[in-house]
Amino acid sequence: MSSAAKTLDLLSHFSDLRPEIGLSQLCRLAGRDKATTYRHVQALEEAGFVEQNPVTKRYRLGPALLQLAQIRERTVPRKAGVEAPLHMLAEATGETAHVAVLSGTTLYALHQLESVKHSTRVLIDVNTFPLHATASGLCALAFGPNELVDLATKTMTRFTPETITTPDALKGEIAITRQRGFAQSSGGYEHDVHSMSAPIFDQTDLFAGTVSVACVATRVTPELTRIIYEHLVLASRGITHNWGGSVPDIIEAAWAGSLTGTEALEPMT
Amino acid sequence: MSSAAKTLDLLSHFSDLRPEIGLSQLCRLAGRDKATTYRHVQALEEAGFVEQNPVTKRYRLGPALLQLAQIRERTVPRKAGVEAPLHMLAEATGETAHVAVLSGTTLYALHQLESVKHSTRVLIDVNTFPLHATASGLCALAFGPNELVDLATKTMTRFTPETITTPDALKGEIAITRQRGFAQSSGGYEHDVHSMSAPIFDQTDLFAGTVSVACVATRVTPELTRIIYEHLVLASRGITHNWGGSVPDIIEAAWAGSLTGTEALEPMT
DNA sequence: CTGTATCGGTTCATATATTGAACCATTGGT
DNA sequence: ACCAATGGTTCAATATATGAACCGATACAG
Repeated sequence: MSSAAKTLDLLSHFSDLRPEIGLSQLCRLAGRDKATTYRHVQALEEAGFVEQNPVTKRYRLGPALLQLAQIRERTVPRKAGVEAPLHMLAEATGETAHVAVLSGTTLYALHQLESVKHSTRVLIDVNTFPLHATASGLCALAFGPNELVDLATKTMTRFTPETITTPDALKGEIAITRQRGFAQSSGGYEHDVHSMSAPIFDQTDLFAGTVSVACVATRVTPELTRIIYEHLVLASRGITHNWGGSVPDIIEAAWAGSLTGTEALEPMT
Repeated sequence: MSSAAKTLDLLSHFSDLRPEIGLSQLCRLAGRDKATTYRHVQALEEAGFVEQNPVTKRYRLGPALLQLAQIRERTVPRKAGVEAPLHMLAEATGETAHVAVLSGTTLYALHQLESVKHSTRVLIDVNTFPLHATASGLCALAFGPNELVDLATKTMTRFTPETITTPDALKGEIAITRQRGFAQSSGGYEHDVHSMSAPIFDQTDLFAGTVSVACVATRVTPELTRIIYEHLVLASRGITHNWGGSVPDIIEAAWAGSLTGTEALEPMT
């Protein structure tokens, strides 16, 4: 692992739940020496990626990130055009909806929205989604570049007793996902969470990301599943359109097969 | 310069004008070896800070930045509460308005807005503002932490014939700025640009950033200067309020002294 | 269809920059 | 007055970064 990679890795320990981190705590989180961590965090501070709270001496993310994010969003608009469909999805299902984007071989969380309908809901608190253990990941494996499958079968970490950990089981699940047009994962990453996911496409008409609903598992019924499927279709079509792409016919056909007898069949006009 | 710093430095070459950069071009921009640059860019890609455009093979900023920027903004809200006052400022003055934030000893560009009133306008295309050569920088020196002055007097790069390059001249300018409540710089960084700047304060009631107007120099008149001053006061009060701070009495007094006989004197009620 | 000049990416011996145990100075709690 | 944290620093040992040279692919001109 290069020194640069270690330095960048420090940033991944910041989150909404832990927005400020002291030097010692950061050492523990990163599992590295204090002197090393200090130099790394200094490099980050120098570049404006973190700044030190003058009163607590703890570190927090810095202003340089805002500029870079702005450039990124202007270069590849992704957040724009996600909000509205996601809002509708969360409202219609009463569950947590989220979108992930594929970059290289990694699936990054882009945006999430929690419905206020129930007092219990799923909180998404990850930066990247494991390919073999989440609905989003399965979706990427089923509809994304083929190389992902080879990669995923190599590192199948077990998160829960339900996690798929054999390549054969994974390939079976991918086949089902392709046929159904939706990915589904029940407690494979976190217990009591049932997720369903549909692919999103961009201006190259290639797989670009996923839109998903993460349910509290005890609430899942055939009826809710049907509602989620229908609205996943709408959200995927909407976001795909906003990203300048179009949903491949083969996907629309798969959705149609999974949703016979509902209005969600008709393509958007 | 640490390897990590060199790696992070690569990111600074991306901008709205140059959102995608190939490996060779990045080498030239960074002035470093190709193998080195390649490894650095790989570390960045690994962390999701850049991604490779699959068709052009060129690199662009990655999705991880969006998450981090979101966390930063939730931790320290800065962009929120800048837009509205900046819009009013740009409209009222007909010139380019921008806000910078101080992090450590560096002044970072946060947001800018160009008025559409004139066909010529100033474009802000920097990430960080030099302390000795811009109105924003002078403002930071006059109203920010004292250590900045020592630092600024050590590295007074000449950008134009008008750039202040002697410590004594700088200290004089700082004194005038403190007394006036506004910083002013005419062509010190870019020729034909005349800038005026007022300080912003945050919840600690310490200097947190600047709000500025960058004018096309040929348009500057005493009348326009007065208008800009008045609206800088309003913008500074507004943003300071949105950042949870309050404008120190000493600053309000300085403004009052510079603007006798106008309505901008009255504090916001 | 051959010669040339790019491009992105890779190799390996060299040597330079990174590392971490031990150390300080401060702070806050008991 | 003590102890256990904290953030920050030092320096010898060595792991890690470096860049000249190289490769294969692509694009273009003659």
